[in-house]
Amino acid sequence: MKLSQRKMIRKKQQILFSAIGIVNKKGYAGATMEDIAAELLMTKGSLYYYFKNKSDLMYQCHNFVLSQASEDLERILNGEGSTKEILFKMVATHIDYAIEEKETFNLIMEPKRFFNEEQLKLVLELRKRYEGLFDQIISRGIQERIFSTEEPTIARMIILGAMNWIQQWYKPKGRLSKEELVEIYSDYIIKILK
Amino acid sequence: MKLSQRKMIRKKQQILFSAIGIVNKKGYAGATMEDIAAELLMTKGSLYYYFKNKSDLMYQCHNFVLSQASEDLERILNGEGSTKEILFKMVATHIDYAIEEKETFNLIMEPKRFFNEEQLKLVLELRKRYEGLFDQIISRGIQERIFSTEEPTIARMIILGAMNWIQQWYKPKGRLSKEELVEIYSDYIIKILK
Amino acid sequence: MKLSQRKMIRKKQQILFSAIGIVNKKGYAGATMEDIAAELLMTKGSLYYYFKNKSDLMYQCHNFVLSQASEDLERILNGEGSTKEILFKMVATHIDYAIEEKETFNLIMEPKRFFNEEQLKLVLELRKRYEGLFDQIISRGIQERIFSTEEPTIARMIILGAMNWIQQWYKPKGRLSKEELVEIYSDYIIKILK
Amino acid sequence: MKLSQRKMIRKKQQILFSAIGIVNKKGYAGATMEDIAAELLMTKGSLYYYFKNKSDLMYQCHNFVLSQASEDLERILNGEGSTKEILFKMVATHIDYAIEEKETFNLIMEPKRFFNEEQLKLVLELRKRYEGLFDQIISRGIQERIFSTEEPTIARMIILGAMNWIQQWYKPKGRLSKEELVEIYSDYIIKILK
DNA sequence: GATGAATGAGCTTTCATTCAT
DNA sequence: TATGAATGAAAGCTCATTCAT
Repeated sequence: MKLSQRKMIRKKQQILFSAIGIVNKKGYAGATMEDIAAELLMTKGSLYYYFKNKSDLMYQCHNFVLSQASEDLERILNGEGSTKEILFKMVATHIDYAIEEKETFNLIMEPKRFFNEEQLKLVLELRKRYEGLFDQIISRGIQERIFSTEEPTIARMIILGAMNWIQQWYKPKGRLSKEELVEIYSDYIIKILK
Repeated sequence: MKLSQRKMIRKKQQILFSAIGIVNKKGYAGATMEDIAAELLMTKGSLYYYFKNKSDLMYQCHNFVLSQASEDLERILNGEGSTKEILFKMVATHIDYAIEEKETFNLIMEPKRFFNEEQLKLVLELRKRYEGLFDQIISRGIQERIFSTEEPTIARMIILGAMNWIQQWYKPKGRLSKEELVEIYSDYIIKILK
Repeated sequence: MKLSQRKMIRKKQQILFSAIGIVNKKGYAGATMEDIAAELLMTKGSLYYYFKNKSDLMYQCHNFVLSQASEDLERILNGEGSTKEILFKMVATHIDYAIEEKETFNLIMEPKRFFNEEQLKLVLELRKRYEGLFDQIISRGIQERIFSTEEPTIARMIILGAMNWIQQWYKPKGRLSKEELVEIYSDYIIKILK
Repeated sequence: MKLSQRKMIRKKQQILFSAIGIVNKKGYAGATMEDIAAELLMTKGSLYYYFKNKSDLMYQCHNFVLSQASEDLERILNGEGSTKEILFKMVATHIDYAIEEKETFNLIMEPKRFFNEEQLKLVLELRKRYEGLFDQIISRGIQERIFSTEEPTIARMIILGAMNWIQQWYKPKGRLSKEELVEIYSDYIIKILK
């Protein structure tokens, strides 16, 4: 790979990071190309050298965060530890993303409103992959007779919903630290799966 | 109250209903004053006779739906039935609102982005009141020794999160009917509180 | 028809006239919404109250001029006079439009570049109708044995091309007045059709 | 001339050819520097090493094609054959350019819009030279008493206009081949000059 | 010579908001 | 009360042009 290509990629990532930050603050619609460029001391126009249009940039933001989270989970899933321990780690990771990457990670927003058909297809695939990782650990638990749940898919949805909801009320300086939170959530999640 | 005032109120409500419909379809940002007016065969300009600005209208939409939901829950809470039966009814009601009034009811969106300080204060109060109703039934269950949960507030958040999440994946023509869904969710919720 | 509608139509026409003027000076691509609005002491934004977008406005400009020219020709065609006299009048009218309404009337520009499919269909129909009027007078002449031309369609194209070309070199203060020009052109056109 | 200069010239011509191709497809305004560079696997920036700016490049495109056409006509004019035969050949050549080099050759567009004063002067001179070639053959015909036309300049304009117009309707797969077309046109042109 | 990268002016378009009538 | 009309700020996007390397 040529130097220039590497530079290109690095710059793209810089922009992505900047954009992710802005989007997490202002949401997809609220983030303007100007905002994003300004943080990097660039001009609007320059962004278009790296990304086809806003939709493309937004898509890649979501993509990036979600892919990264998926990789993290996969690493955990394929790593050491008992099923329960792995589930704990996955919960911790998910909650972390949900809190720290709020909007970009946001699995809540309606993607149809922001993405075009092609992008949408990939986004939905990515999400499926991500959710599938939770399905895997759940079914592993069922096989090991640790969990016994009749509707594993619904259970997973309940669990994800519960975790995503945290970003609505979580405040860094609240009564509970993130670690305590994860602890408590994990316990409840085990209850759901029992 | 004078006739003209009553007329005013009725008209306001008409607009509110129209707006709620539009917002549920297009989201807060996506709904334009034009859209809302068009559905009532009015003109944009007229809306400003009834509402100070878009923010005000949006606020009142959210307000209206949330208040109504609160009233519904209060009626259930103060009505007949065992604690479990009441919880079931509350769950059914909440899920119904979450599905049918999607965006307007949406407790997900960040209110800071749309509402000004004054509005925000009231919105947050309203939400507190709403959440409080779930807290009440939970604590009633604890007193009756039906539920035993160490972190009732967190439990409530988990429950609400799980329920709100439904709107992300629920499709009217899916495998499960709304009634079956409520049934399953209720069972899981009991598990959480046990 | 209501007063407001009539006002709307009148304003639309005002804008159309202004736009036609600008387009005739700067061409379709060169005319900006700002230019057009400025001439009427309006703002860009206001134009969008009357026309969906620039393409729509441009289309209606071309449409308007071409329709008017067609009507003029039809009136002449259905009016009094010998075939030759009518042809003379038609030539005079066409040349007048070609010179005075240059760009807007322009049958030269490639419409595919400016108009969308739907508009294009109508534009091409309109043009066909316009050209058809010349075909009619030619075939009338052939029936009357005044003209004898083996390829009447090609003859018509030659005639139209010759006339449209005038706008490339005509200058109001040139050696020949518009009237003299028409005279000379008519004679040559007769030669072509003989 | 140094090697580097010759290289320069060759490269310039390559760009010119590429540009001519693009312009013939998209028109003067529609052709972007990017488009032109892309076809040569160059970058936008590089074009500026060879041409001062877009206007300059466009000018040289037009220039090049027109000069070439002029040379072709001059060769014909100074070559063998009767006046009529020469005229036929000139007509064939012109029609060929008009069809194949459409936009670049296009004498239709208003040069004032694209070219600066200096360029304009040269363009107009070039055109004059080109038109003059037709004037020459016409006046030769008049001297030979083959043609008899009172307004030879106007006749020439009519003839050129008629020929340029072909590009508006000509389709390679139409009823008539280019050769048949030339035949028919030549006959009509003789009529005009008689 | 060539390029990658950046710029900035200029364009179209949207939309909440205002206000005379 | 209601509306038609206008406004202006702000957004997304394009592209000729520049320039350090």
